[in-house]
Amino acid sequence: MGTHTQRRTDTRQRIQDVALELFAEQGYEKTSLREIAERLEVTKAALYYHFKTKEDILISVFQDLTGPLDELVAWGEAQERTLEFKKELLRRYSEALNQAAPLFRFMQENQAALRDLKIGELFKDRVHALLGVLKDDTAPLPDQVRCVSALFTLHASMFLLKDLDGDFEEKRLAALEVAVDLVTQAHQHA
Amino acid sequence: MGTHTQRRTDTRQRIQDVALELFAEQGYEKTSLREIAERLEVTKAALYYHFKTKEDILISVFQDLTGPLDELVAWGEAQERTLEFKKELLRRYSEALNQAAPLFRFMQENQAALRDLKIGELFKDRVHALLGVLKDDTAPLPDQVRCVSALFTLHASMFLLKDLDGDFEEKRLAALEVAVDLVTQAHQHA
Amino acid sequence: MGTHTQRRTDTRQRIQDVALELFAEQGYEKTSLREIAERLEVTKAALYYHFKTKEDILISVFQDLTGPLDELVAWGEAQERTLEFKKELLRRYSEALNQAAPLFRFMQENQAALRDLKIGELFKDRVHALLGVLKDDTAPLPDQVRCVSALFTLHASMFLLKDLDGDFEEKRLAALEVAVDLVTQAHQHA
Amino acid sequence: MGTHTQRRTDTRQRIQDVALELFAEQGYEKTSLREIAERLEVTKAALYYHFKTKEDILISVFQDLTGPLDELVAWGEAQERTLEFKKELLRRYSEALNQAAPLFRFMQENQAALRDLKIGELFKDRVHALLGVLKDDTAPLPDQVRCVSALFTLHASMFLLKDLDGDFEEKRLAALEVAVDLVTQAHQHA
DNA sequence: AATGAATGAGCCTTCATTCAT
DNA sequence: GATGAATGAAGGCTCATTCAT
Repeated sequence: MGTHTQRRTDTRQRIQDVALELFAEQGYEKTSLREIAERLEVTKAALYYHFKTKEDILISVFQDLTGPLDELVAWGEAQERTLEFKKELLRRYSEALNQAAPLFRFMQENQAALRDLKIGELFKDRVHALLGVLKDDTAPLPDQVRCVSALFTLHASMFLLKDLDGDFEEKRLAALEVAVDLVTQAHQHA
Repeated sequence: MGTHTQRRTDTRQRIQDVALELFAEQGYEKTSLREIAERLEVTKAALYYHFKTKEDILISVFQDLTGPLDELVAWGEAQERTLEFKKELLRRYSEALNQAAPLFRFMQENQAALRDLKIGELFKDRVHALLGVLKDDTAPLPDQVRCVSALFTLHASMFLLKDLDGDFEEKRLAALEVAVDLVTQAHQHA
Repeated sequence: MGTHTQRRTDTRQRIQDVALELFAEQGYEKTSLREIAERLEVTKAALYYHFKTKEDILISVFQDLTGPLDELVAWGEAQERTLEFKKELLRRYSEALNQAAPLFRFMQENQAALRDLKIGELFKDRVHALLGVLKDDTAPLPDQVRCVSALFTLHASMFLLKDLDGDFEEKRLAALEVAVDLVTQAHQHA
Repeated sequence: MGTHTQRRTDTRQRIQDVALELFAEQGYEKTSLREIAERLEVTKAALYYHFKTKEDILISVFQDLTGPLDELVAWGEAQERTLEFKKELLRRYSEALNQAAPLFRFMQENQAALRDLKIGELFKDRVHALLGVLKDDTAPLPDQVRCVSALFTLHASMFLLKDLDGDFEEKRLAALEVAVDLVTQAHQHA
């Protein structure tokens, strides 16, 4: 069983993995296709058999890892904006982030490089949709900021708290707690 | 007198200005010296009269704009960690950021690119020092996260709140309010 | 019977057709096997089942379409060089060209590319043989030029008179008339 | 004297010379910048100091060598279309071609490659302008063809008569004679 | 204080071709 | 009769940097 599917080599997947790893480590611009190819012990041309351009590699990774997030947004937009719901949204978002941590770390750290890589928009769009669900455009500015901050706190927990003591999961939960708190405050002022 | 000295710094300063502008706009890697030179209507070689390398331009900008921050850190480290002091620190930090907004926007968006540019460290060091002053290593994790969040909220206010209504200064103050709040909570739990 | 043989040549023939079309349209060098394969909705590798190299595709097209011309040359060389014969030769040549117009257009426009593609010689050889039949090596230079011109006028009529009014066949006949005229003059001076 | 102008090296000119030589010899597509650079014993990058793209090299050569032709067209368009004038035009055209023989040989042999190299148009435009001066749109088709033929005969004399005996200048004049003849016939029928 | 000329390394991409299946 | 996967070579181009002037 499965032998048939096996026929297709896993090169495509391996390219995506290595690419994400290197992109996250060194940035998109500074990672050359030569590097990716060498790491995989194939030629650069092989990459082009599987992907049309360098950007395409990134896009494919993005699309593969971004599914859960899309679902989350879709789900969120259909819900009533109760406090309990918002908390749940943050919980799920934190988990989704956790799933694709390297990708999000990459997105966060390469905003400049992504600015004109169509994909930049895709990312921004998602975050915006999420924000739209959390915050109330008519609320006082500080409360709106709280919502943005909540989201960023979750992002940051993926890669910015290395210097704090404690293991990764502990820190993720701490960040979630803070985010929930921020959103709660924003919600209650309303 | 003075005209002579004035002349001397003129081009150098213009290089820094244009470089920062372009770096912030397009990212460090994607901005070429050719581009900078063209914008200034001088040759690339002229840049090398004033700076030893591309990175040097960035460093010089950083150092020029970062002075107030260094003073802030120095001042902060000498203070007693009362709540009032921490609030003041945030206030001053927000102002310092405001002064050199494009630089900080750049720093935030080019973390990947900066990773192996000695300067990356410089930036991290400053933020760390500041964090060291604000937070208590022995506090519960969520409270430590609150302090990190506070700082990031201030950073974010420099470039991430474009989509919110309200003018820049309003938003800066809102962010400051949220940051103060976060730090206050962290402080009071202690 | 026959259906089997039919099938066999099918793809091969289609490759030749598409290849000629693209070669004529964009030139030999600028037409890639990928392009040909895509147009046919097969893989590049399939082309290699039918032909050994890219050049082989061109050669095969050439040989398929060039038969009538070879016969013409053979016939011509056996004839006595009367004026009437020469006129007939031009008439037949014009028709032969007409039959394989895209090929000749291609040959005309890709001389440079063909120079080191063994096939270039084949083409030149044919034209030369024809010229040998038409012109007299001992005639005054201008008359020899007339014969060359006659041939080129026929070639040109295949693709260069687009800008003139009139339909294709009309123009072909006009070119034939001019060619006949040129050869007649050359002949009569002798 | 002259020492100052001498400062500017002649590299730019040498690039143009070598490029034209190679383009004419092997065709545009098949000539790589590496080849040009090697022949000149400079690096590829040096070519890019002097020209923005490969096509730019070709364009610059074209523009340098094409001046006399432009003047000819301009002059021609201002003249009355007497037979004597047309003869004179052909004479001058033949000389202009002679001046830039390799370029025209190149143009003739690389039509396919030039088709999408903006420059192709430039060339066609010139020939068309010339044709517009020579031929009468209302004349019988064969006479129009004669004018086209006349021009092509001159072109051909630049590179296609190698196989005929006689030296280059002799052949050029023979071709001119034939061209004059063709145009004369066309003119007199009117 | 700045330029003109050039370099060496490297980049992304495309190509014709091969071969096991 | 054709495909999927891959290769080696090369192509055009850009970049940070150097240095004599």
